[in-house]
Amino acid sequence: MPSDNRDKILRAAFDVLSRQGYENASIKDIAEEAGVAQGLVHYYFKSKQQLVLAVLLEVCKKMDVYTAEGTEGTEGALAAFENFKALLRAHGDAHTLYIQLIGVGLHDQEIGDGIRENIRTSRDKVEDLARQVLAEREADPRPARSIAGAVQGGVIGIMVQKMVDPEFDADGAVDALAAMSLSAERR
Amino acid sequence: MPSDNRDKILRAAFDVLSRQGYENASIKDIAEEAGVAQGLVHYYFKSKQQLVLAVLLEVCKKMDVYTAEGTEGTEGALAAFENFKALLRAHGDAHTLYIQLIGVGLHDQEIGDGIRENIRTSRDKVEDLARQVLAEREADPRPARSIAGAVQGGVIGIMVQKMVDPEFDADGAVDALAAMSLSAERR
Amino acid sequence: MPSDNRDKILRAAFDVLSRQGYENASIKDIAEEAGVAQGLVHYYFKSKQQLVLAVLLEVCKKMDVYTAEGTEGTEGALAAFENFKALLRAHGDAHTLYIQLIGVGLHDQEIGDGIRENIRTSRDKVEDLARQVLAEREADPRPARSIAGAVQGGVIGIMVQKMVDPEFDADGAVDALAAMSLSAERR
Amino acid sequence: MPSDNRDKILRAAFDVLSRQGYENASIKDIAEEAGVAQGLVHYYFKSKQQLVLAVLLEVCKKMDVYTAEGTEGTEGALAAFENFKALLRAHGDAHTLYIQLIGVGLHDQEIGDGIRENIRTSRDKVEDLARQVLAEREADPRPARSIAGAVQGGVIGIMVQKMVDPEFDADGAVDALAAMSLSAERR
DNA sequence: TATGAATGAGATTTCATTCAT
DNA sequence: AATGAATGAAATCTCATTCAT
Repeated sequence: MPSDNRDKILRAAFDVLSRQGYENASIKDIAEEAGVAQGLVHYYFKSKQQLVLAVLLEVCKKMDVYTAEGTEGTEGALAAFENFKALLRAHGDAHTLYIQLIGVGLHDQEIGDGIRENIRTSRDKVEDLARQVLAEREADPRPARSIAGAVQGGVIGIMVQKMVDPEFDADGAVDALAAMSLSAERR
Repeated sequence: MPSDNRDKILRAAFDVLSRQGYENASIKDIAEEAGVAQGLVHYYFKSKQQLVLAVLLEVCKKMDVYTAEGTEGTEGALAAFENFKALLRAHGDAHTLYIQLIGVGLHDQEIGDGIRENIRTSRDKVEDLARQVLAEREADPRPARSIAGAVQGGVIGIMVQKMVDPEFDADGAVDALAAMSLSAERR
Repeated sequence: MPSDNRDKILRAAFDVLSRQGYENASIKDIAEEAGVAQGLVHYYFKSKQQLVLAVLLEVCKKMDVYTAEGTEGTEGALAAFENFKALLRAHGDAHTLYIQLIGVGLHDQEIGDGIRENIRTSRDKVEDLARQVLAEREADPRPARSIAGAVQGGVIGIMVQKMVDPEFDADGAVDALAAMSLSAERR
Repeated sequence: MPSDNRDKILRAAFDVLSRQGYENASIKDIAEEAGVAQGLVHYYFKSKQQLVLAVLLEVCKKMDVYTAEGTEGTEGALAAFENFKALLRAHGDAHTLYIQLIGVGLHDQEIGDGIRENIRTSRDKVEDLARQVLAEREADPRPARSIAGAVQGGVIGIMVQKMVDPEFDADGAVDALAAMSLSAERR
């Protein structure tokens, strides 16, 4: 294995960052969690920023919802909403970190770039689905883009509410979002 | 005049926090921006946390959308969506800070409490509107709560997308959210 | 009453100093305990040092053991030892502070002067008693000074042990000191 | 060589603490005295308290009097008293610091623990000697504990007087303490 | 690759003291 | 006499980063 320790550091960084939060997570903490010397972290990652960036990529991978392959249109959309509900139950730590990094990215160019690209990519996938649904219904395809903005917003916002407030009924909100987004397109 | 400087500090804290971001904003920066001695900041605010908390309260005030008095039901909902679009154009700095503080609040009890309460209060107002709309249409009022979760999610998520990505068409997304939320209730 | 507040401050200073310790006691704490404005402390006492000095004088007054008037010689000595036992039971707070100030006085000229004078005065009184006891017994009066040094040492050291270690049997130690000091002089 | 600098810091801390006093000795001063960066002090010692604690242990080692091996009973006691006189002449700086730390320990749990343990250990050794002396003389061994309290008190108190007052005749006081403690046991 | 000692800058916080009122 | 706002220096501690080995 060429970089056993690199992975250990990456995993440890994810754990420490999501557990302690971005501004309370030090390189020292991460190195300790990984069981390696502090210096090694900077050997694999030029700076803390680069490390966080690498973690962000991992997090984004864990959060892809729209890859229910083999499904399309309304069916695909419903599958995606189901995926999202499952995700919310499973990857609380990843979401916690993701939301933090959104905040950090607002003042950190590189992290901001990463977040922006991830959100755009997701939104594009939503737009595709919307377009398929509209096509199914032979409706005007032009609102697809705006609808994608609203639905992607709902997804992000539901995630936020769930992380901020453990009592929030995320499943109900996702179902409502599904219902309203699929009914809206029926014109 | 009582607490002239207290206000100056509060305003400076808002400016510096939204401009530089939570973890790059030092008490020193804030004191300089306010034009007072560093010690004075701690004279008025026991800790950085307390100062940020006070700023958060101000930010939350600036962000209330649902007080279009005199309007109710569908009309009220539409007014609220219009308010939100106006808000997005006007208070970018407040939103930037708000989103950051959501992230911070995930690992800071007190800030987390503030954010949570704000989100809950907003969502309750959305729920009221939803209930009014459903009543207008003589529809089942039970989904109001879930709808509120989805719509409030949309609001937050659209704000996030707008802050993360200046090119994002927030107005379009809000309109789509309005359309789908108001159509969804027509059963 | 010409200086009601001055006394309040003095008492508050004693309370805060003995409760929190010299280096954790701030002027602010003292002013709050006294219920006056911070500035007033410096109106009555030029500096923190001067305030502590004034407190030290009060403490020293509370700690005088050798004024069992009307008694002399062996009888007076025994009375003084009894007084000391009573003192140890009653004025724990004063002793706590006194011991701290001994330490502080090692690097603070003025407080050091105060402590030194207090210890010398006490030792002189012990020496007088020792001289009386030796005279009673028609013994050589020359060791009186050295005996005073040893007995005064015992007194201080027993106080220290008692304050440091609540389980220390101070009464037993005082009795032993009394016995050995009074037997030593019988030659 | 391992922890070369750790020792330098420890020595520097002792020097600065005993020279300037606990509350005037800053980490910065200590680092400068040691010729290392300020951060290194916290690298080796988690906090100022921990550093002082480590210094205290060193000081306590320097102050052990009762290890005149090979001697016992009256002879051992006399040897210990002689040791103490020598110590008073040699290690003024250690005693200065020790007395300060007694004061500090009254409001600092950990330092207090260190001081308390040291005093108890010393007193136990005195008690052993006292018991030996009483056994030699076939006297009642029960007062040994109280005698130890008084003698240990004398030792501490003489040290205090010596540090507070350079003119104090410590040798005379020790001799008197020796005389009275050894005569007291003859019943 | 890997270690961990070392650095130096900077952050928060505390505090005695001063001063205008 | 009394207030409490204001100052500025200093203290402790944290941390990303570097570097010799």
